[in-house]
Amino acid sequence: MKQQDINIPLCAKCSLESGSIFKHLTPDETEKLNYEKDFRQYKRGDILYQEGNRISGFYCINSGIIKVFKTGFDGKEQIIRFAKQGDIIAYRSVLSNELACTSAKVIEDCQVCFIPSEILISFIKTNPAYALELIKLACHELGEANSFITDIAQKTVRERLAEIILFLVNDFGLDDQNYLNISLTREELANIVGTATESVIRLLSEFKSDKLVELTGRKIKVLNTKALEKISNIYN
Amino acid sequence: MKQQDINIPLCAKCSLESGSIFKHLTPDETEKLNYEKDFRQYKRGDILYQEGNRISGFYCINSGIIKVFKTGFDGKEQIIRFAKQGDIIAYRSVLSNELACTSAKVIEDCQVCFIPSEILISFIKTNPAYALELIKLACHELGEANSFITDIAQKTVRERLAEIILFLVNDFGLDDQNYLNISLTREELANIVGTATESVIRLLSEFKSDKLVELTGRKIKVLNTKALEKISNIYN
DNA sequence: CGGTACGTTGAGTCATATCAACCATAGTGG
DNA sequence: CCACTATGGTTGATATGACTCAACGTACCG
Repeated sequence: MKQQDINIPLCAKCSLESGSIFKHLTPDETEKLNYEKDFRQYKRGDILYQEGNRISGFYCINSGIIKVFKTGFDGKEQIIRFAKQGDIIAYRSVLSNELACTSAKVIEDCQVCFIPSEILISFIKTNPAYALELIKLACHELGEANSFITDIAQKTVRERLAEIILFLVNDFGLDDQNYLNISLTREELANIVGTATESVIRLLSEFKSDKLVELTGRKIKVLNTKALEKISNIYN
Repeated sequence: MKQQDINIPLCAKCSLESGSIFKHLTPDETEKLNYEKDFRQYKRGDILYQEGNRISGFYCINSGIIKVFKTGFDGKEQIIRFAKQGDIIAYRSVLSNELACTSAKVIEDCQVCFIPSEILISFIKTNPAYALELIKLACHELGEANSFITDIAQKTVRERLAEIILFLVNDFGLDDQNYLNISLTREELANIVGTATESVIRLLSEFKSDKLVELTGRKIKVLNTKALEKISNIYN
């Protein structure tokens, strides 16, 4: 058994807690997963994998937050998504059998399990329910990507910033004082919205003047969700 | 037999010709597909399906060109992709079991086969190789979407227009006189690039002055691919 | 013949990027 | 302990890419 360390999460437990994509695995498969996986810990700033590399497996996030981003031709990051507990990353490259089209960097210290590609592929071949689950995941993400494309192409920076704040509220939630449960640098915010750092700063302080948010360093306190919704034009 | 009309394409033949995603189906499955499919013809401007609707199957394109787009909150279209011979559309909604996140409209008269969702799902359950093929397709498209997001977020309209022209060359090819094998209105071009129609017109005529293209109505003759590549900053 | 859709051009405006200076903070090394 | 440096945040001034609005031309169609 590889499972001496009490800190290493059990796949069975893990996949029950978060309604994960592993929920359709058989007990045997879950056991195999648990045996083959490689538990790893990373600190803020660490890089899990980098764009352009061939990837030998994917990562299942147990705790912490990771940003997944592409690097534009002038070196500017475009954040594609965040991954947190229960999410998997790098599966796209593994499944399409392509080089990584993104890089992944730790935003909040995290614990992840690395799972070799072969396992994933073998489960797909033996467990149709699981295959379907993966397909659903990819197709769902594809739908989100399409929305994002439309937003970036058509909305103003102001609208997008408001929208992104709401997305973050939705994904990471607010604490008991309405502070966003994720803290990002202004530059990172800019790299989600697709704008310049200075623009984010200016717009955030506008939002602050308008009593939509409060700002304490990197912490964002959300005061008026309705108004943000209105600004962001979410009709979808 | 449903296969009286000589014009209706046989799935077996069709899937051999274009290296389609059906290539991993067994002869039995192909036969079933052929039996269950519904052959349809559409003319320019026809709508195959619309955003927000529940979809009962997907479409396999036999001939013609279809644009797949999202409608922004102010009614402006954002073209997500084009589908031509061998491509399938609407599979995303079917597989993720979500409402359609896009609409599909005919650009060039087309012949398509409509295939009920159940068939697709049943093949996934019985044919792992086919499931894997579908996953690959979705994941590949996801990678393209990620690139597109980064482009729209970071590149100028000029760069994107040049890039889109090259994409179209790549997808649809040039005829013997170097004319692009797809003709789009200026508005449609704008709706791919994510800009205003007038901007496309101005930039196109700039490209024309710079001897990169020639314009004859909607037909675009590509004169200098290298220069377009340089403008578009394709390092990926 | 008028109507509708598309294409083109010009002029003015505005949102956003860019450039530059400056401050705050924290970590580092002598 | 302090100077040093790096990183991130903020603000102002300025430039400009791109959008909008408006007018007009063109072509096709019933």
